[in-house]
Amino acid sequence: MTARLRALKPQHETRTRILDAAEELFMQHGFEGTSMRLLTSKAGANLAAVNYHFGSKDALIEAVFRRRLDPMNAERIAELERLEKASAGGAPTPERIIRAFLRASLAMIGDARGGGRNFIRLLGRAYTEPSKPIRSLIGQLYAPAMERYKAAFERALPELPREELNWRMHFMFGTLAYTLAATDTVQLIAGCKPEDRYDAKLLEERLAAFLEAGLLAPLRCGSTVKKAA
Amino acid sequence: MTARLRALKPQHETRTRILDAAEELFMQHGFEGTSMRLLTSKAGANLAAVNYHFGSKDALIEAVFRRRLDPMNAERIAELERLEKASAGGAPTPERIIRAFLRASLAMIGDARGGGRNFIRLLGRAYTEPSKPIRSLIGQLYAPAMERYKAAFERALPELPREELNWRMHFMFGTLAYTLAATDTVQLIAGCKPEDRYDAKLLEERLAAFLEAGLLAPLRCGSTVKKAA
DNA sequence: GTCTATACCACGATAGAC
DNA sequence: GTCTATCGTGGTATAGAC
Repeated sequence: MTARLRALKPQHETRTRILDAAEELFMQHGFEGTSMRLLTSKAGANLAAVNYHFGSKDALIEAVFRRRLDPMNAERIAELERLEKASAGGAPTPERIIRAFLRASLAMIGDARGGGRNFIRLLGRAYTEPSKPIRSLIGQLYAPAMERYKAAFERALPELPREELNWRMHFMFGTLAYTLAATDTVQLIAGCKPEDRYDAKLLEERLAAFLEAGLLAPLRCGSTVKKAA
Repeated sequence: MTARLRALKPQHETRTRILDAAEELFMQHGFEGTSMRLLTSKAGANLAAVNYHFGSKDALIEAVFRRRLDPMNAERIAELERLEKASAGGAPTPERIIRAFLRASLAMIGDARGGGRNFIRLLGRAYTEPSKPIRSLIGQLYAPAMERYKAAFERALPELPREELNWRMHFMFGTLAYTLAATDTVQLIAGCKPEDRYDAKLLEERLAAFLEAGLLAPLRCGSTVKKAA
């Protein structure tokens, strides 16, 4: 089989089976908590297959994130560009920018069968991973989309000091990450109905309202951040 | 030595040394990533000491959380009760309730030498832990304080539907947890100055402004949540 | 009671036969 | 690509020293 033909074939079957199994098990037991023996047996592959296909457990982890996160962020950027074209010259409103960013995550949360929901929760956990390589990988994969959204917010909120915007983006990102990743820690106490958690439309409304308000919160000096037209 | 005399002595030295070492190493390498061999050698104790004093690694993890979280939540409840007494009959404002809740976390963030800052970051990570026992432990330790604060918010915001309040408390909690736990993932991109991150007073202002705005965000139906007197 | 030495089995990684 | 053997290291249990 030539290299060209092989490239046209769907990714090697075992490779994808391993990725699928890894995604699920990493969510259930964490990275360190998932043994390669369990993983490969779930994927119907040999113990040594991971090492053959990915090189190491760490490289497998990276592949799991890249497979979903790269297209996800490309989508986010496309969504933002669509928005900017539509508002012809003027800057899109903060609310629209927020919603554009949320959309990709929420679409994934809705995809339970394809494993998207599982991945989103895995992703949310990755931001606070102890492993430095994993965190910087995530940061690196997010960087291009992040830059674009930061620039969009700067245009939409020219009067908000840059440093304040940095913090508020940090807060917004945290809210999103935690909301999607946290399963039951505080949820049980707060009494959220589990079935609501995956209603993407409702969640978008709730998150967008909260985040927009936080982003536009009055500054301590008394002045209020003005909404862009 | 009688049981009474022993109770008066400071906790066994090795026990505390193990707790201190565990707190630091769990933060640096995660729970699964921290080997008992490294941990005990850092604590200057024998490998078997953990098993003797705590019973297992999981039990050690629990002890690490209990040592800090129990007094922390007691402080939170005391702060809220002080606030409710001070407002004599009327409900405290949402802003004051938020600040009362934040205070304990921010005080710990300020305590770098005593290991408090380290613990807060460890705590923030625990909410998204894969291990179910750890998550439910955290939930359980938080529950009493959470109930009290939820009741306080309900009194302060009688017109906000209960379900909406649940979600907004969830969002608020997420923002706090993530802000304190995430070190550099998105931070590098967002460009926060590291030295600012531990200025407790500044952080309280920023967090309180963001969270209060989010909590009081207008509902989708158009009505705005009214601030309590 | 407090702590140590040591033995036990499971894990991740790898090399080499097939 | 797969399989097996093997190595160093992990958490845990226990017997016995102090």
